[in-house]
Amino acid sequence: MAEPQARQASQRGLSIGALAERTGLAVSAIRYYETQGLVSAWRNAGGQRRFARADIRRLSFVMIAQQFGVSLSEIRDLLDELPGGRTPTPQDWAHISTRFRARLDQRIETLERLRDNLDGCIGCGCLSLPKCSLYNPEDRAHGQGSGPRYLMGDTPGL
Amino acid sequence: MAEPQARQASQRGLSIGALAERTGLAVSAIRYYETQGLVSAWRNAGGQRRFARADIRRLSFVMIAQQFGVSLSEIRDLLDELPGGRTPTPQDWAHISTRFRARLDQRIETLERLRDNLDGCIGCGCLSLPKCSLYNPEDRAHGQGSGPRYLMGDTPGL
DNA sequence: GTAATTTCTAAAGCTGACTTTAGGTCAAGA
DNA sequence: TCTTGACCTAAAGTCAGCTTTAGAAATTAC
Repeated sequence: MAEPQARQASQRGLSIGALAERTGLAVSAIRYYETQGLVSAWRNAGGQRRFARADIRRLSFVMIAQQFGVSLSEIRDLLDELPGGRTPTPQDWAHISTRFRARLDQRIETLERLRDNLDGCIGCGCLSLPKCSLYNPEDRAHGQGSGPRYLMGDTPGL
Repeated sequence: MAEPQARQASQRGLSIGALAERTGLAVSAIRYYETQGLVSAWRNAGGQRRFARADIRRLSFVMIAQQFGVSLSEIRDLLDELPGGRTPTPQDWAHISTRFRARLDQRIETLERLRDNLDGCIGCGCLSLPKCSLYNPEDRAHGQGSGPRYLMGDTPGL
């Protein structure tokens, strides 16, 4: 595999390998994303997947959002706002990016608030983390059940 | 289970159930944390676990760090700085919290930088995410192999 | 035309962080 | 004392996000 020299890109669509090269994703990851509804492809005569050029950008968006800790299902929800049937315009991407930025601002704000509370705990000398404003397990102990624990980034509503 | 009224806490140590109540963690989670070396217990005559009161604070720290997306093994590394053999003092906790704050600052900084780059992409109108400074997959495509993908928070060195 | 790649599908495997299950044992209160 | 609830261990299950494997068909390169 020495320099595959521009595999049939334009009209016929991109093969999964070409898309993988362009995005830096693994082929297996792209197939997985297809099962998760993040991207879609048509098939050529031989049954192989062919992708639109616009999917490079689409998958790049997926990768960026992942860096921010957004789960694939949330990313799918974001992408669902893109128009179906036609290639997304710059305006379409601007719209989705703006919504995305809003979530991002929220997350940063949350982290800063937590950090400041942690500072308070160190500063005031109480260090009674379980009792202070940062974290009060007594409040949470009742009626919590044993549901799933959310890591930062999977927290619903964040 | 109507108000167990202060289960033998002081000298004899806390049962796993009592610790679970105080922290809001599930009993199974505490047992799991023990296998991961995040907390330890001695056994009573009947073979049941008994925990020190200080473990409430210890586990609270674990929960806080998790909210920041720190993995359990990283948390264990942090906790390993606490003195063995004696109950941690407020100073001990202050030390560890300060180290922790530094990581937190880094993460917030990283997120802000990414956000600002995203702003640039929206602002300049190019929206060519794959090409802009935010994310350049062409650079990443070569020699990447198919190693593990890091989610925000698991990134080594962050 | 033939050999070397790529791609295909389905299923199984992997990591992290736990929970659930199964089959007992221990302890506390009426 | 006896019963109910708490606790024990080991192993298997769960979810997200993928990768790996296996065996076969399509495509590309020479």
